[in-house]
Amino acid sequence: MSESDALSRRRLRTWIRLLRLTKGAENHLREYLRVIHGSTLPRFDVMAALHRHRDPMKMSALSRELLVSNGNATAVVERLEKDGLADRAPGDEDRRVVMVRMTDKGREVFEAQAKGHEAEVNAYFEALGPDELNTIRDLLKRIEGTANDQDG
Amino acid sequence: MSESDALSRRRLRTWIRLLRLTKGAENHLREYLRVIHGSTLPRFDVMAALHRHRDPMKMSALSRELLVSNGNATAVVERLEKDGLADRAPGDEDRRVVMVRMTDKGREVFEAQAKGHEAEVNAYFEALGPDELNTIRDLLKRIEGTANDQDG
DNA sequence: GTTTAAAACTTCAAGCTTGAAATAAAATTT
DNA sequence: AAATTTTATTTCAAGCTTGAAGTTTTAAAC
Repeated sequence: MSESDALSRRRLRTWIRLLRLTKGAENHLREYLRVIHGSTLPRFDVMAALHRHRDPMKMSALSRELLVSNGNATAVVERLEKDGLADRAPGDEDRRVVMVRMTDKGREVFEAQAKGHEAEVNAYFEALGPDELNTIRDLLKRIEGTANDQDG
Repeated sequence: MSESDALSRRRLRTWIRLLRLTKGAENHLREYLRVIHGSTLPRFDVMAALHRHRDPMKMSALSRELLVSNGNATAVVERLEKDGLADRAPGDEDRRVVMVRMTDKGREVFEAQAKGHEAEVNAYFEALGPDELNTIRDLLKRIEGTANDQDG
């Protein structure tokens, strides 16, 4: 077994552990949203993206930001719209595009959810102090730098 | 804004970035399984768990290991079974339990997929050398140590 | 200026996923 | 030993997700 085979194995094991951690955290946050707010993770993610952007954003920008398919973005936004939490309107110049934004009600609902959400994340990752956070930031940047070469 | 508020914010941002990274990697691996093997991530994950264990395992052990619901495990195994890649049998002593295992065909199919899968992971995380892998392992252990206290 | 190609979304079918309710077997109580 | 509770799994409805096919609008080529 060559040295790079051993390295490959370690990368695989690390990936599996990383996946487990994120899945565990997601389950934890899903539980929070369900029990306390009667909502779901995908709805929260979409609202968070809309909240970050303030201004109306294109459907395609939304799905790109969340790394989900266009069809998925359509489906989730459709449900939010039905609940009066978001709305869509055709673009002004280019009429192919659809601009989506949160409603006032949506913003209100989201802010209530986001507060507790941040608290849950904060508790879940309490082991990470400033130094660890710096370390992770650097690692993530380095991975992103090379990993995105694989795509497209 | 207190110091711990700033820390909370940083933890949240780190979580969001981590989530994006894992989602990106998952999308990459899903593409690989779909294009090269005509399969999916959940099927691969179930087969990987069965492969790790060698011996037949309880359905409940499977869903616990993958951090998915029992119903989900049932559904995915059912499809694998239909394709002749896995099979289920009632437990010997305790007849409530269902033991699941891979078939010979399943093992064969999985090993072909796993080889390329590891190569994709290896390429995706090429930025991580031995030192970085050690760092991540320590971080993950530390997070797991405290995070699991949150769960019920 | 028409035809062709490209881009932005939506629709759809199939599979994935959850959480609650149902089923069945084993363990515990009484 | 009968009744109750617990444990293991499946079933089910509703929502999530993808990728492919379809629609509509814009851009490019001719």
